[in-house]
Amino acid sequence: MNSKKISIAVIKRLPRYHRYLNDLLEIGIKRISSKELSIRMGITASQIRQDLNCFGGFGQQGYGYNVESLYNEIGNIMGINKTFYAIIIGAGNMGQALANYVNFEKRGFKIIGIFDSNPDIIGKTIKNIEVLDIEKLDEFVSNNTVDIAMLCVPYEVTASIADKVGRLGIKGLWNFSPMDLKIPYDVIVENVHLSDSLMVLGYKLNEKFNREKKN
Amino acid sequence: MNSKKISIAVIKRLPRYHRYLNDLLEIGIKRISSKELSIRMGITASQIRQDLNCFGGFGQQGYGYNVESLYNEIGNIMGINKTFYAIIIGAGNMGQALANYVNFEKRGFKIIGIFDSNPDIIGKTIKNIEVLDIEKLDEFVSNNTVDIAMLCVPYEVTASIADKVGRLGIKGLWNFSPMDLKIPYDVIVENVHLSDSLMVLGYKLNEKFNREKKN
DNA sequence: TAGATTGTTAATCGATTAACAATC
DNA sequence: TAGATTGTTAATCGATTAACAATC
Repeated sequence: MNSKKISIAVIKRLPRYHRYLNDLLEIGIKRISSKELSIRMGITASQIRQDLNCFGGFGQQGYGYNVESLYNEIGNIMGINKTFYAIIIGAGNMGQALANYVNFEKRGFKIIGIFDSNPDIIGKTIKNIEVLDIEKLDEFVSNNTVDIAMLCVPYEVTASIADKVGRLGIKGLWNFSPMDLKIPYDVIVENVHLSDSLMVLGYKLNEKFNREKKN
Repeated sequence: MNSKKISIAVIKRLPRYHRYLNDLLEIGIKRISSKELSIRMGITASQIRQDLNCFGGFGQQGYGYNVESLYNEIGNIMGINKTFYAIIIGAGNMGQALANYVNFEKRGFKIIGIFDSNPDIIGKTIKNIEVLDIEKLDEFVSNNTVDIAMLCVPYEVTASIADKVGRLGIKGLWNFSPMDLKIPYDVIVENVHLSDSLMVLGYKLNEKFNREKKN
C-alpha cells in the first residue's frame, strides 16, 4: 500500500463497492470487469479503477477482478476483519435501534455496553446487555476496551457527554445529535445528521415540484 | 432566484448554515459577517458568500448578514415553512425512533401514518398514531396526501416495498436499508446508510492507529 | 497470437479559494 | 467620508473522466 493520502471521497465509496461485491458473490458471479461493475453501480469504469488503484492493483489485464478476492481486499482496507468494541450512550429509541441492528456485528462492530441516565431504563436488558447507569461509564471504560462510543442522547446533553467520552480516551465517536461536536480531545467523529438528510430530501422535492409547475 | 443549477454540495451545506444561524439567534447575535461565521463553522468566508449568492444577495456591504433574516431565507430555500406529510413504513426500533424524533416536526415534516406487517405491532399506538397493517397502505395513500415514505423495513423486503411506494405515486423516499434502490418510478430517494457511515469511522480509526504505530 | 481489460498518465471538469471593485 | 464587508470574477486546487500503453 503506498502512502499518498487517500481522499475522503474515495473512502466513502468503499462501503458501496463492498455491498455490490457482496451482492455479486451471492448470485454466484466469480469475476467482473470495471466496465460491468460501472454499469451496475452507475458510475464510470475509470473511477472504479482509479479508486481501487489507490490501494493496490487488485485486477488482472484481460480478465478483470476476482469478485471474492476484491470483496475481501476492500473488507481488509475498511478493517472489517478487525473487531471494534463499541458502547451505546443513550438507550432511547435510537440507541435501542442501533443495539438491535444486526448488520454491525457482521462488519466487525461489537456492542459491549449500553448506558443511560433514566432510572426506568437502567437495568433493562437489550440484546443480552444490561443497560448501565451513565455514572458507571468511567469504571466501565477503565475495565474494558472501548473503541467507539455511539451517542444517542438528547441534544442538550450531547456536548457534555461527548466531552466526557473524549476525556476517557475513547478514540471514535458516532454522533446522532444534530450538532457539530467540538471537543478538545483527539477523537475521530463521524456524524449522522438525520434531519440534515431529511432537509435535503425536502429541498429536492420542492425543486422537483417547482420544475414541474413551470412546464 | 436565478435558474442556474445549484450543486448538491451547496445544498448539503444549507442545513448546517441553518443550524449555526439558529444557534446565533439563540445567543442573541443579530448580525454576522461571512468572516465571523467562517471562523465558527470552520470553512472559508469565500465559500459562505459563494454558497449564499447561489440563491440571492442576502447580505449588505459593510454590514454583513442579518442573522434572523438569513435564517429565515435559508429555511425558505429548504422548504421549512412548507409542510411535508410523511409516513413511516416499518415500526421496528428504527421506525419508532423516527416517529419519536421531535426535530422533524420543527422542520416541517409531519408523520401522519405508521405501517407494519407484524401482527404484534399493528394496532399499537406510537405518538398518537395507530400502527396500521401494511395491507392498508394503498387505501391510506388514496385518502391522504403523502409526500414522503420513510422506509425502515428489513433488508429482504426493502426493494419490493420501495417499488410499491413508487407505484402509489409517493414522490419522496427516505431509505434506511443498506441498499441502493433502483425503482422504475419518478421518486426522489435519499439514503441513510448507517453501516456505511460506521465503516468510514472504522477506516479512519484504523488509519489513525497505523499512523501512530509508525511514529 | 489476438482480444480484453487493467493500471496509469493526461485532459477535463467542477468546486473551492483568493482577490478586488462595488457599495453600504 | 473612511472603513468594512459584500457580491462576483479570476485563479487554484482537487476530483472525475478519457485515453492508451502495458500485459494477461
